[in-house]
This record gives sequence, structure tokens and C-alpha cells, in this order.
Amino acid sequence: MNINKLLTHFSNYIPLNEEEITELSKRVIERNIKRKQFILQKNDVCNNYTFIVSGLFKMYTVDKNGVEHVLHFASENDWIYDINSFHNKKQSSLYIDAIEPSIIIQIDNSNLMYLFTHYQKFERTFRVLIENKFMELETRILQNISSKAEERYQFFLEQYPNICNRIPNVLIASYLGITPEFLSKIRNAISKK
Amino acid sequence: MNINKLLTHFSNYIPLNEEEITELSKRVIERNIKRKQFILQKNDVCNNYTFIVSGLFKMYTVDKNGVEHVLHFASENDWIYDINSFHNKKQSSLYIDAIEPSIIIQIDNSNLMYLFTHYQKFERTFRVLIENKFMELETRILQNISSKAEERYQFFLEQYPNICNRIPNVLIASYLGITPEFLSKIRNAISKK
DNA sequence: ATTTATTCTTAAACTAGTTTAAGAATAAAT
DNA sequence: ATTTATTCTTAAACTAGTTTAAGAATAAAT
Repeated sequence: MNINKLLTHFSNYIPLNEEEITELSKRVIERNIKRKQFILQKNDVCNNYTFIVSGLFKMYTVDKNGVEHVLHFASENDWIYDINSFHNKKQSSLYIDAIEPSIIIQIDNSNLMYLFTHYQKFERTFRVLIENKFMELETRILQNISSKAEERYQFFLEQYPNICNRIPNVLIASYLGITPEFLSKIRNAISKK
Repeated sequence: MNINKLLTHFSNYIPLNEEEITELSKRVIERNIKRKQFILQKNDVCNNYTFIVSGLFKMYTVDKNGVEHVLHFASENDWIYDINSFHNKKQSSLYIDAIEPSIIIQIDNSNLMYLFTHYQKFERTFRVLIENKFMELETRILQNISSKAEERYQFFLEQYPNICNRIPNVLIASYLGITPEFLSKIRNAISKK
């Protein structure tokens, strides 16, 4: 059962006892997602936290010119959700879809709130989780305001070695905030060094 | 007493009862900070969450060329801290200093953890706080990867109308990830519209 | 009130990154 | 196995943003 992967994930923060495992297991659902299948689309309300058992997702906006801007990638043992839409129950401006065929475990808003309220451990774990995600975003912002595209690309390769070769360069460029053509130039320049 | 400003801040999330107020009050300290005074310097461990009663702070790095890069501004009723240094108790790579003379209330790591463990309400409030800060950062990242400097500047002015005219343009440029000279160009272009 | 430090602006020469276009290479679908 | 769609690369012309320098304007300090 894939729930074990989620339990192991939790135990990296704080191990759960039997009651907590039972409660959690009752409140999540497992789904198989095909490549290119959406788990969130613009104007929907994001009603689930999604844990990725296996596979790879991207979360992105589409601007007025139809260009995609990738806000996050997430692969196995990571979470993906539009936090703003989820907590404020408002329409999302984001899309989430699968880059690879994936297996996910989802928990919806009311079940998550139930766990937070009845078992402080869950609230703690999710506090720490979001704190860690906040740190990652701070690092990324710092990169964006202080480094050139080439450095940001090199840093991306170092930081996400296990996903960078599963993601097409078009999407890496989008994530870095540059055009795919310029990323091509950068890659060419690096290979000549 | 300035603790009231902090209590009001909490009650915007979840109101505290008398016991919680007493516990909180025992565990915080109030400080006056002069202009340009540091509350965190590189290589120190950030041991406090800092609530700003009045005044204005910036958190930033200094790169190898001596250039400052502003990660965050924070003014009255907001928090500032290096979350990475605080939770992992490791040396910070950031500086925090006062742009204006300020009054702050600080709570240190062990006291905050005490409150989290004994009163779930504090853990909840700080979870929601960091979630909100995460949303802000997501918006900022999206801006950085998808918009030109002029749009990012306009957005900054709209989003932070009460601090943008208290901050020198050098620092706004740094926050936006552009040079002050280019910000000058942008301001000139906008004023001609 | 005066000096000193900081901030802001302008301009010219430059470089990082974009746009447009088109072909080559690779991966996905049947 | 072949077709179709997607991804990647190259190059030329362009534009957004940087660098260097220097003077003007404003704010801070005494």
C-alpha cells in the first residue's frame, strides 16, 4: 500500500502512533494520474493537499499571451497544492498537472483541519513542512534578485539533481524566468568551458 | 504597554485567553532599536522571532562584491527573522537592521517552543502566519519570473503603499533585483506617461 | 546653520536576455 | 515501424537592464 510512503514521510518529521495512523489512513485517498492530467485548473478551488508517491508535477500560471510560468515542480515524497486557494477557499489562478504518470495521496481541507484540531502532531508537522518550503522560496528569491541566469541554472541542477533530467528544458527555462532559447545559449556556453 | 499591539495582532488570527496572555507576556522582551542598529548579523544564530511595534527593518545579504540584496522589508505589526537560522540553530548568512528608529518585541526560540508545545493556539497562529508569508513569496516569485522590472515596481507600490515612501529607492531597487540607475529610468518613464 | 553623507538622476557605452524564424533532433502516439 | 508532436539549437536583430562616471538634490549630523 502506498500509504506507507506517506507514513515514512511523516516519520521523518515526527513518528505517528497507531491511533494517528488509523485516523490519517481513513481520511486520505489514493489516485493514479496520467501524464498531462490536471489535478487543479484555473478557477477551481484547490480543495486538496496532494502528496506525491511517485511521478512528477508542475504548478504554473498561463499569462495573457498564453505563456506558461512554472512556480513549482514537485516529485515523489513532496507535496503540491495552491496554498492560497486551499486556505482561503477561493478560485485558483494556477494549474497543476502531471509531467509523468503519477500516484498521489490526497487529503481534503475538512479532513486536514480535523487532524490539525484533534492531533497537534499533524499541525506541528505541517507547520514545519511549510516553514521548510518557505526557506526554499527565500533561497530562490535571493537567487533571482542577485544572480545571473547562468548561475541560477547551475544552482538548479545542483539542488534538484534527481528531477532536472526528467524535466524538459522549456519548463526549466520557465521556472528560472528565462526563454528556452536563452537557456540553450547558456547550456552551449557551459559545455564549452 | 506595547505588548497590547502584539496581543491585537494575535487576536486578528485567534484571540488569546487570560492564561495565554499571561504566558506570552512573561516570555517576550521589548527593545528600542536605533536607526542602522543590527538585530541580526551574518554568522550569528538568529535566536529570536521579532515583532515590530513601530518602525521599519530590512533583511538582506551582502554578496562578494559588497552589494546588498534585500530579501524582505518589515514594518509595524509584522514579523522579521531568519527562519532558517532560527529553526536549524545555524549561523545566519543574513543581516537585519533598522531603517527607522523602532520598537520591537522579541521571543526567543525556547520560549516560542514552550508556547507551541503547551498551547496549541500559538502553534496554529504561527502556522497560519508562515502560510501567509509563503503566499506572499509565491506571488513575488511569480512576478520575478513573469514580469518586467517596471511592472514589478508598480506592483510593489500598490502592494506596500504605506512603506514605499519610507524606503530609499536604492533599497527598493535592491528588493526588485535591479540597479538604482535603472529604477531611476523607470520612474522617469512612468512620470512621462 | 553649515558640513558631510547619502540618495537620486542623467547619459553613453555596454551586456544579458528576448524575439522571430527555421531546421534538426528527440520523444510520443498509433 | 512510421507518423506526428514536442523539444532543442542556432543565428541575427533587437530591447531590457547594467556599468561607469559625474553632478544635483536631499537628508542626516553636529
